[in-house]
Amino acid sequence: MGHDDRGQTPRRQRMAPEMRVTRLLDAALVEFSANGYMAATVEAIARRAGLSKSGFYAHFPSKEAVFEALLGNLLMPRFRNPWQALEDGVPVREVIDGFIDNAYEQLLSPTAITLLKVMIADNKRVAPLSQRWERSVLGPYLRVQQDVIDRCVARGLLRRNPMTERFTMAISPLIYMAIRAMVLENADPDEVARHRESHRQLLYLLLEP
Amino acid sequence: MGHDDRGQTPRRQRMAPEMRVTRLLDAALVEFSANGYMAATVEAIARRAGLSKSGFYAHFPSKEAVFEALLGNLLMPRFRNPWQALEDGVPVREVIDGFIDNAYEQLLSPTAITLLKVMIADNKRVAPLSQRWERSVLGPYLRVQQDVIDRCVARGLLRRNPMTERFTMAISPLIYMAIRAMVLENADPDEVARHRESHRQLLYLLLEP
Amino acid sequence: MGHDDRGQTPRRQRMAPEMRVTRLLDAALVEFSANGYMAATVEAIARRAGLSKSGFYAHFPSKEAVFEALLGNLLMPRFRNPWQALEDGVPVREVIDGFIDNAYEQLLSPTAITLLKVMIADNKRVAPLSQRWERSVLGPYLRVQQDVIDRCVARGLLRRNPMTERFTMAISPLIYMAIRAMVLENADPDEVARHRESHRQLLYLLLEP
Amino acid sequence: MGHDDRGQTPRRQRMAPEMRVTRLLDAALVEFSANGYMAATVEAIARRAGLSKSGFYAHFPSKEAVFEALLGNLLMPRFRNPWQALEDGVPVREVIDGFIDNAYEQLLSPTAITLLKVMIADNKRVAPLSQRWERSVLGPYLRVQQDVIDRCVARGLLRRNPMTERFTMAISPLIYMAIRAMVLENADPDEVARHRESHRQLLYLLLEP
DNA sequence: AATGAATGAGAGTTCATTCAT
DNA sequence: TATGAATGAACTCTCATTCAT
Repeated sequence: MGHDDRGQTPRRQRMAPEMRVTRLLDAALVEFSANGYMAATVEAIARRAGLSKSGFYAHFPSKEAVFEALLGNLLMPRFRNPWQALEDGVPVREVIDGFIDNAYEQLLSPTAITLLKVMIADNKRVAPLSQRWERSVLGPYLRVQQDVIDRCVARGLLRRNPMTERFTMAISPLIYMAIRAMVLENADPDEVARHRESHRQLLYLLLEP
Repeated sequence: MGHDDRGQTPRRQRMAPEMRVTRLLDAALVEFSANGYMAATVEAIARRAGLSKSGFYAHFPSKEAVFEALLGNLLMPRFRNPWQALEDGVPVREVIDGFIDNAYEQLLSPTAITLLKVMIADNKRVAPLSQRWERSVLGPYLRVQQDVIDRCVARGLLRRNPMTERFTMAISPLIYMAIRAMVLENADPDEVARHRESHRQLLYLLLEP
Repeated sequence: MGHDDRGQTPRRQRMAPEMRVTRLLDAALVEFSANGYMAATVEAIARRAGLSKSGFYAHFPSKEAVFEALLGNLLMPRFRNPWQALEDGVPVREVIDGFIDNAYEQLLSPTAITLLKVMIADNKRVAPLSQRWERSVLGPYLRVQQDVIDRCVARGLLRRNPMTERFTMAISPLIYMAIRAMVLENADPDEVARHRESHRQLLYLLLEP
Repeated sequence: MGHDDRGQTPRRQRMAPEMRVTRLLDAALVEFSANGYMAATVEAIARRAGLSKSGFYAHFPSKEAVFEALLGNLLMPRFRNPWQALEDGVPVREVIDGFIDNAYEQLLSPTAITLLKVMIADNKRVAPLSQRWERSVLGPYLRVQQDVIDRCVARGLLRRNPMTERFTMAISPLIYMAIRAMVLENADPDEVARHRESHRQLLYLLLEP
């Protein structure tokens, strides 16, 4: 009967599959991070990606599946290891500055905060993934970093003290801020900046030989 | 036929209301912390407290209500401020030891971990409560602590450095461990112990005048 | 341990059983009429009668049971048949006046309205009872009344016309008001009074020989 | 094993939305009228409309919503005002006949009976709607009707008497029957027919000049 | 006779998922 | 590929009813 097209309904939008998947993953990140896995609905994710609920199922077989895809993506980032530069003769202060700036930017980014939040909130579900991630990504990374630090200490490029002995200590003030951000949501940027400066100063104090 | 009756279901266990409420709160803590508010079911909470689903509603008017009761309870803890002892002449090492021991025990306790988890996972829901908590409990506590530290520094009882200047830095390694515990669930106790020792040493190094 | 008696809880009120039953029936009438059988709760009925929910069950075996007891009570009223007086020589106007006054008072009373409401609303449940009631109370009553009227017509005490031929017509304006009251709840009393006068005049007109 | 498959459950009957909504409204009318709002279940309504419980929610957001939609529909009928014809010279008897036939057919129709029942049974819920309906539909209609009657009386087309003075009296015998139908459910059609004839005769008697 | 704690059977509603188009 | 209608399972919450005291 030729119903006419003065469409108030947004016409079926065709789109390249990868594009769609990307949009769905983005949408999923937003929805999951808002209130965790359970509270996020397929409908909301789909709508946010400009799709109908059933459109979602054309790209992912289940809610669980987006979740895993999402985490798989997020947990695969390249960490940089700025301390290596020390061995190339870059002065300590400079390396510390680079480290602080990069780390705060990375870890306090919405994406990272969200990721952490999801890993904590939906622990049970994430557990296997995060175990794997810890074993194959974070753990090795930290070990490599510790090795570099140890070598630098041996060479007299860094001071020997409890912090260089167990270098994860060096990041912990940042973690503290991340938690604050997660729990309090609207962190005061000035507070963050001051904290960061203190952190930097502390590293100067403890690392410079 | 003839399965034995050694009552596996002791039907209708009556109980004093306070007792039940306590058990319900305990159960709720467990269930909420496992996967957050959404994933916890009233049925599960009730069963864990030895009650039927509807029995639950004899003690709390809604799921939301237990949640709030629970958080209200948990967020009302007495913090100790061990640094005050410094002004009474207790030696720094001793105070640090007390601080480290107490703090690790408190913050890595299942209850605290669970609380933090819930605050992160159910942020949206907890937000008002945790704002209030931050403003009226944690914030003041931290300020008082900083004041004490400042006085000690002024009197030469502690060293002046970025850590004493911004004393939250001093706890951050612990927070780091807490997060690890939340994300990785089954933390290696040895790892924790070693971390704690390094933390202690770091405080010795940075605080002793 | 002798918990003290500064009782804020209303102490267990003992009461003569019939008294209790009466109060429960009254309470039930109120609750049922508010929103029908389904919406009335045993708790509400009991509370209104100054009893706990379980106290209710000491007097009635079930919700259904109060309902039936209630209807049984209400459906057993003595109707008066004022027309009989005509045969004793009381003048028509006087009888009409008595009829109108009595009927309006009775049928527009809260109890009667409520009863009708319940009979309509909970039809399915009431059906058997109201069938019985119709067969053994209302029907015979109306037949007797019609007989009296017929005799009066034969004797020239009343006019012969469609209304005396089928005397239920004579009450129908009242029924109309009852319905209005049920549907509109807050009927304007003046409106009722005017309607009643018209009704009276109509009877004068149609009945006086 | 081997139960035959002559599909007694034609799973997943798809249907045009309007069609479904219509069927749902019909089903809702039946269910609500059987025992009122409270006793009607969404499941029953849905099943009667050939749908699963959750299918219902694809078309109405809540039980309340069907109820309102239903009433909105039912309360919007076109009343005819047959008396107007008198002014055009149609003879009184003819108009009365038309009125009686039409009114009995309309008001004693299952739909109307049901509607009235619901309005009485679920008074609380319907109140706002029926107030509005009374104010904007029924009230004006009755006023217009009374005006027409008054004009006819003035012109000598109808007699002046308590019935023409307050014309709602003229419908009340019908209301009486409606109530009977509601309370007694299975009315005897002969009884209705006889009542209707008496009603007609009464109008002849009282209206013809 | 009376209570409050406890229960089971639903009710309304939501949601991940499937199917027909 | 995309949709909207449809479904079943689960969830929160209510309520008539029972039981221990």
